[in-house]
Amino acid sequence: MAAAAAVSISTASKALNDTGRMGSETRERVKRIAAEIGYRPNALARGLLSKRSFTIGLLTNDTYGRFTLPVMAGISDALVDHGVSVFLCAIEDDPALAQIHVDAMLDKQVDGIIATGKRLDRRLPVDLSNLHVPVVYAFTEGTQNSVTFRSDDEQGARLAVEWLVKIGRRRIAHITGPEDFFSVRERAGAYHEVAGHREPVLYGVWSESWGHDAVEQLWKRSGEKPDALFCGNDQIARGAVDALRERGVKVPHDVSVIGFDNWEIVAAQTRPPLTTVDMELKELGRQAGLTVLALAEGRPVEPGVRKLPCRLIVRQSCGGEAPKE
Amino acid sequence: MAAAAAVSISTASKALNDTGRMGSETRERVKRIAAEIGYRPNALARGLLSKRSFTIGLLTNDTYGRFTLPVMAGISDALVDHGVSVFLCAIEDDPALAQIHVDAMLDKQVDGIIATGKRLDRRLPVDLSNLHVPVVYAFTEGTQNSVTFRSDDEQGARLAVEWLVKIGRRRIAHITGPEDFFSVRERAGAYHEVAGHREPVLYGVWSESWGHDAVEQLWKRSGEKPDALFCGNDQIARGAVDALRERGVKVPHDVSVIGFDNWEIVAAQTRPPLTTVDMELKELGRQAGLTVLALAEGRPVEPGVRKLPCRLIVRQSCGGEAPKE
DNA sequence: GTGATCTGAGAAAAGCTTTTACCAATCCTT
DNA sequence: AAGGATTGGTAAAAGCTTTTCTCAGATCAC
Repeated sequence: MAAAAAVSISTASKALNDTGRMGSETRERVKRIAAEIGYRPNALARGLLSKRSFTIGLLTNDTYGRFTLPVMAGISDALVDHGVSVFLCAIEDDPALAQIHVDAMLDKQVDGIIATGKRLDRRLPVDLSNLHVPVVYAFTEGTQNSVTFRSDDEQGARLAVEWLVKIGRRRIAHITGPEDFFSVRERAGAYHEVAGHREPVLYGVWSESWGHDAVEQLWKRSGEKPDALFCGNDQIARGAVDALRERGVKVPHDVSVIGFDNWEIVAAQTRPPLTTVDMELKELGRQAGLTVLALAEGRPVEPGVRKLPCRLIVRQSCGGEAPKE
Repeated sequence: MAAAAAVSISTASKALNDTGRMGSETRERVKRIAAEIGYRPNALARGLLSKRSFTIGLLTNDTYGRFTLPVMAGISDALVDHGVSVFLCAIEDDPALAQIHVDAMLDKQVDGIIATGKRLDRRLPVDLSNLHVPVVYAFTEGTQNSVTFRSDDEQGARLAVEWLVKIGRRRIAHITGPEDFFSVRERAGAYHEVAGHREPVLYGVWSESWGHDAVEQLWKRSGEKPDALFCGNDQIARGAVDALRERGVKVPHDVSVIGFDNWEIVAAQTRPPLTTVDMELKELGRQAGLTVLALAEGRPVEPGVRKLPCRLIVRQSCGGEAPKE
């Protein structure tokens, strides 16, 4: 303890926290000695008294980390300056495991919990609605009167389709995931709104092979072929690009392809690299982190769903403009 | 506090911890009431006394989470039963950020730290060698006298090449990453040992396009073509498979291709799905977690580097046998 | 010079749990 | 039936900070 090295005990605390009254030379001396011996206060003892642990929990059921990692990065980025550390708890859609993790976090007096997932329209398999710590939902369905952050998929889809229209495409098809996904319906809705109903929406699964198959279907039909594909995610887009290449259709010359997610490992490695919609998950995480912190500090936060805008990442799969990155 | 609801205060503690002596009916009653009111002891107070926070830190510089996530899953899996929670700290090769995270974790009295990275032969940009908490290294270079867990890349490579030999391939080429990676040299060494020196090793980068280019190079040469490709990772393998398809070379009929990493998103989505080497990172994380726990509890652990065996995941890109999964 | 005001610093309490020490009241032994 | 052992339970200390209270000495006013 710094007190031993220097002079007293409660004086040390006051000196280091710039609180209480004391001679400035005493304060300086204590600070100097504390720095010399590398004294750092025990956060457990501090937390015991202040009721603040400077710790939050991130609960996720996204095994692959596709969505969780960017969100986590944003949270950490926003909170590290405030001295907050983050418990990461991966629950595999297992209610019992989830409960264990939640209990462990509560025991450790987390200041708040952020729940995140891989789907906007599904809940985590654990009830967080009556905890005595604040809970913020990010990229997963929240409860009544909670704060929820999500991407604005409708706006993102509109961004994509408007871009295709802007670069002169007219026969835009939409190949996407399972229709029971809320975000699929939202994106499809925006697609219809902007592109009209000249081309069908092909619902399937979130895989490359579906993208591949969907292109086969489209090109086997008689009549004019699409001159653009708006795909529900980057994997589908990649499968579609591959199928087009195999058919000798040039991307982006003959057909523009646009994806969704900006999953670098898929989007950037596709040939040509995919123009795609980024859901700005890191920013989403940042805002979720700041919000849970605000709630933990008792600052008022209006409940409700906050939609964060998506951003179009222009690469080479659409043509029409030089890539920005 | 449960004491208020029941009878005393220290009695409650002893009742709940099955310690001390007391009437069995008193013990039961306290337990029952504690359960009824949902009492859970404050881990901060407990930790303050016991010097155990039941908390560890995971430090990583792997932004994509390709390696960190499986390791994290293994750690969490192994430690959740012991009531241990994990702080995840993503440091972006930024020494200052790393130090902030380490300090924050030490302040919070973590019982230990696991350092992990994306490369076996690189250190994290922060010195963890003289901390007063145990440190275990997993999939990153450790310090003298530390405990380090890593994959046995040599064994993994041998597994792959031996498999190719077993299914009758003889002209096996090796397309891999940058030669300055230790694991690249190890894998190439094992490749030479098993396959001899009949085909060249092509060093490049860790991307699909390099796999694609390497196949171009190989097939443009005069003379016999390889009948098998052992690739340094799944992305290279995927690029290679794509290039072969474009050339009309049948995989696996004409050429067997084998990858490394078992990165599901790449390996399983390739057509045909890739046979590949899995580094068992989850098991690696599990062992690292148990080891740091042992050290935290003062149990002796022999320092040194532990190589964990890799496992061959058989899919369709090699032929020769029905896939196991 | 004396009472009032300040100032600097230490003492003590609180926060929650576990552990050790302790004290009554039983129980046993002979 | 009395002394010792056992039992059931409480009181208190410790772990580390922060905060509030207190107090001795110095300063100031008149």
